[in-house]
Amino acid sequence: MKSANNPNLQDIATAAGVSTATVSRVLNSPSDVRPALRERVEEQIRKLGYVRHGAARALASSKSHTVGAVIPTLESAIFATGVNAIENRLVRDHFTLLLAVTNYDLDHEFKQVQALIERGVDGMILVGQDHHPDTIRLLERQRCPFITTWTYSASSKYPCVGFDNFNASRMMAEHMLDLGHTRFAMIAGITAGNDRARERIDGVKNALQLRGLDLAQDRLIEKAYEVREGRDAFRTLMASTPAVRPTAILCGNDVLAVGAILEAQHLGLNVPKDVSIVGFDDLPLAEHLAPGLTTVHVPSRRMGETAAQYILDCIAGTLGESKFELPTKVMIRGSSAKPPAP
Amino acid sequence: MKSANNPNLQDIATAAGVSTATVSRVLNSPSDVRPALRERVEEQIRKLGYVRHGAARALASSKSHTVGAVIPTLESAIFATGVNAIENRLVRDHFTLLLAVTNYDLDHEFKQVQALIERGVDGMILVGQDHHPDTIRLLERQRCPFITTWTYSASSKYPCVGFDNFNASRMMAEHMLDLGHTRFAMIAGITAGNDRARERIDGVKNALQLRGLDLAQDRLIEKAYEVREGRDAFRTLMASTPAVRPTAILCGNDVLAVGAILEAQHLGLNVPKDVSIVGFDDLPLAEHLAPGLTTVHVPSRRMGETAAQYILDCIAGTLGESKFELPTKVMIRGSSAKPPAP
DNA sequence: TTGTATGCGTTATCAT
DNA sequence: ATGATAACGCATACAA
Repeated sequence: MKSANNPNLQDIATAAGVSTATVSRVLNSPSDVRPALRERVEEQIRKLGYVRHGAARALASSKSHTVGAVIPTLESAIFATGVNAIENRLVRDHFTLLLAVTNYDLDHEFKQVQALIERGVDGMILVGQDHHPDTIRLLERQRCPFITTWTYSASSKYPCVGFDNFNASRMMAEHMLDLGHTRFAMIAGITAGNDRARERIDGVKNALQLRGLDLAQDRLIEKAYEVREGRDAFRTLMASTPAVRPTAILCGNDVLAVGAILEAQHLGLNVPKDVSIVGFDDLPLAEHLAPGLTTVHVPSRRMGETAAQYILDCIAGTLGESKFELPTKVMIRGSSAKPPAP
Repeated sequence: MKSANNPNLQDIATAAGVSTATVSRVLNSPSDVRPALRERVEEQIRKLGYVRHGAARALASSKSHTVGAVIPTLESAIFATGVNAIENRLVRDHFTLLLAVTNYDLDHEFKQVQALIERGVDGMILVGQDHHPDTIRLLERQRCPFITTWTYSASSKYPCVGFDNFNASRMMAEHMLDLGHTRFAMIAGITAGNDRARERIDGVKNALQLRGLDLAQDRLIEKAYEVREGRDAFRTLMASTPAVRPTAILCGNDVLAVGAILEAQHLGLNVPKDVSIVGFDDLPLAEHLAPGLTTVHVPSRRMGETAAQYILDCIAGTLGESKFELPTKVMIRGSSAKPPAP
């Protein structure tokens, strides 16, 4: 049973004629051991094909060299990009990523966070500020460093890296108001358990209110993150007579916006002549569409990098800032223009 | 130092007036312990906020309840979807996913696999059949169950779930040949460290050869997985006079194909009247484009599910098949048609 | 610089 | 059904 298994520290120690402590040192602080010995040990490590036993290391040192990320879904390109960035940053420091998905369910998020904590992650990255109270309680009780992403507010109680969804969305709406639009509609993402989607809606409503306009109930449609859904919503919104239907369609994300643009094409409507359509996220595709999609650029990659960096800093004990506001920008492209003359 | 920390089995045992063994049992095989006792223990578990210590569990049981996935990148929607499916399947069995990214570098892949093994994963999911020999050697030496995805071949030496890229690509090319095309070009994905991209090229070449055609050197362009790259390649291919330029553009993936279609639009070319464009992957976007993108449907989700299921079966010791060929299908849509009359 | 010895929190074996 | 206890493989405080 033992001989069949993989070598452990003891085996290496014996083979090299040293103590386990020495082997441990050449593995973890090589400079502490005399070159001659070190080489002898390293040779045995190679020869016997030794691989570290993470569980034992974690148990003895209470460090797993592992970070958890809990995101709504990977089906969303922005989260996929963010996670990719997190992984790339972590691997540079020889940390490994544990990934869990919530499907926008805050109860499930709690379970996932608990599962990752049980796996011993040294830190955790979450999305948004909307969480089950137990989630935060658990994290704090376990003294597990964590940071929230994709949202930023100066008054946040937790470390966070992101941007102000409300404000960015408001600016997008203002851009459309400045172009002269007065009849607005919004195709928003699903708001349940999603503070980003909610804030984007609120931003639009706020901008309209300040100009004495509002978003009628039937001009706000919540749709799942799919091109098909964007198309359906757009068709619904365009069903009324040209004299009263919206001239500006604000979408909660680019996938819905792409759906809207494509449906416009299918309906024979000209964008932006007949109707302006804008999105949010700035997917790689956005700039290449014809017309180009006016949207809000979201720094997914930098958010991932920054979040990972912050957690690594926490773990290393080199703590600095704990709130990072990243810049967003309204990318003005061909899909938005002045409303058609009445 | 101890009091500040979280409770462990011993603490629960003491509080409930039982032994650690009993607590362990109510956690792992509740039916083995009398209901009265069980409840007393469970109450303390709740009250003290006990959370299991994964490292200690893994050390004692040599099971981490963890599976690793090593993929080229998450920036590719198909891999993101696949990983999402893997996670969804794993979580149902209370397994956690360790995710590592290779950036299409087989040396880096080896390091990532080693890192995951050191973290004690109970199984591993890889992409493609192209691997550093050490990668496979390590996996086998550690008796770590693994499966390769995204490719299938009956003669594969390893467990695999996927489809025959060569064949699917060949069928796509044959469809275009059947439509009457004779002047072909291909915008392929980068082939370095990517057997899928290579097989897709070979499939096209093979189909052409069988009809006495070939793919001239300057009609095969390798491009990175980006819309921009697809656009550039398409422009290059269309640079010759209409009389000799290709009438059928075969793309190694949908992202490149979307780039090609959009560039055609920008150039004022009609797809498919002036030129046919086809892709590979069947991204959600493909069917919604105007014209719809003719492409090969790839079952990313089912691949992820199947791979995860296979690994879970290995771990549970309930072994069945180890090779899974999944169906692909040529999705014929508006972007492909007969070549223009000469 | 190197070795010795202890403990990390579980699981699992063996008694009872 | 329950308890006592020996591993599990390593890091680390301490001794030399």
